[in-house]
Amino acid sequence: MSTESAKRSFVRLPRERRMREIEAAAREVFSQRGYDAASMTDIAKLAGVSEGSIYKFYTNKRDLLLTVIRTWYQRMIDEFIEKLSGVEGTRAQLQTVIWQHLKSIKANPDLCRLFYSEVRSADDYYDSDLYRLNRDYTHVLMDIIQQGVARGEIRADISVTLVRDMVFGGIEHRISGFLLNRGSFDQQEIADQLCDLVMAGIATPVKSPNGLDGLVERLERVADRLESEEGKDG
Amino acid sequence: MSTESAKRSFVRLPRERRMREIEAAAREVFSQRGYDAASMTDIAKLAGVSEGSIYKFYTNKRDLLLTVIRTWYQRMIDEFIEKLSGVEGTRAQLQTVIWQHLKSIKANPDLCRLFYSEVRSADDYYDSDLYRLNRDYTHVLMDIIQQGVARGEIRADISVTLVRDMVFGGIEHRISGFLLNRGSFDQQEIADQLCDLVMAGIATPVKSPNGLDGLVERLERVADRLESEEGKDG
DNA sequence: AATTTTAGTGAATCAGATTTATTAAGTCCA
DNA sequence: TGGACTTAATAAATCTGATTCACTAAAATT
Repeated sequence: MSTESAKRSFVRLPRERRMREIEAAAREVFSQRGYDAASMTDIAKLAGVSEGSIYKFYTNKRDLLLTVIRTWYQRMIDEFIEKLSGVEGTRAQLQTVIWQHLKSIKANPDLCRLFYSEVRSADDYYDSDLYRLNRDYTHVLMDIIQQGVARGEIRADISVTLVRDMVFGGIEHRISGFLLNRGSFDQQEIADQLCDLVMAGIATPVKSPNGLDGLVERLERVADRLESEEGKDG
Repeated sequence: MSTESAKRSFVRLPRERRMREIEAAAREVFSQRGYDAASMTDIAKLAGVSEGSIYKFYTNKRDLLLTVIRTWYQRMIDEFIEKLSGVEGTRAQLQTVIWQHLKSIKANPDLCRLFYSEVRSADDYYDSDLYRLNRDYTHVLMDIIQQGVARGEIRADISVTLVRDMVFGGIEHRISGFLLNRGSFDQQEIADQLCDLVMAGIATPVKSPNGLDGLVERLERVADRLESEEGKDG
């Protein structure tokens, strides 16, 4: 009644800035509620913006989700590569990859769950940039195995992609309880066990345990002599 | 205009029968479209029933999905147990489990995807009967490993649950491409490779292949004698 | 200062799940 | 054999939440 038509006014921010604010709000709401339960109204409210505004920057709810996941994933990969530099030896590298992966999951279980349930299982995943990011990520592990093969530490007949699938798939299953809010997990223990199991499966078998090689050599020498002496005798 | 108030009539079926028809329609529509894209209208239409009717039997869309998955899963487990009976030896049993699991995936990729993306990642999964079914299912593998340990075929120091996670997680990752409609996969090859890799990782190290121990002992005795005779000679 | 561009709004629209009021088919006796 | 009752079945109404749209106003440009 007081102001017949009060001219509403608002703060106008540069595109990039506003986009980041909306993304941050979306990340928060998606993390707390999950994709379906999160409403655009919630996100708009938290971002301090009207619902319509979001559509000025993001084509739809899913686009917003993908943006959130993409940012997180990119940061994760950067840290991953950084932490891996300087680590030598197949076993230590494998251990680092697993440990680092577990750490990322522990740090952002909500985003992780979103990635697993909403992004990775969608039809359009294979054509998305997130798929490509994920390939880069897992390729790091495959390179490590391949180098191990080249150095003779790893059996040449194993399938590198199978190792990749068992490591990342194994981790995912192992921590699935944690992702569904069941307490925590022992990062170090899982990393150690998993690393041991995988290495036992893929490492080149030790040729001569307990100095078998030397033993064989010695015996062959002896046998040779024995045979030649027998020849003299008979 | 013709019939002022044409009395609509309909076929009335017994509860169980109608429920199965609706379930069958739901399975079809969910499989083809996925959960979100499937509409209750679609399902009702295919079941030859009005939308409201579905709610007489199922509390909501999700309940319907869970019913579909439950039926499929139960059948899968039954077949699984049946095929496993009579298989002896840890390696053969493991191979059978993996092979059978891959077969199930290949037979119903759509339901499989629904299970992965809509059921297993939901908050209420841990309290659902489907979780319990899944536990029964994976427990079969764990029992096999445990028996292997008891027979001395499997190292006693490995974590049985870790093996479970690596096998099922590994399989899931390996066939994820197939689930997203990328061609097919070689069931036999994957089963063999995975089985080899896991067995290499968990089998008890062979103490003496080909009776090597006895051989070594005998030859050492001989060598010792020979050397001591040399001592006499020289 | 006029013009153009683009951030921003909020009400309208639309889609799809769920509810509700109502109808009619089968069933069970008196 | 025809009410009384139960419950399958319906169709329309409701409700929720994403998306669209017509419009407003702050900057930027001329």
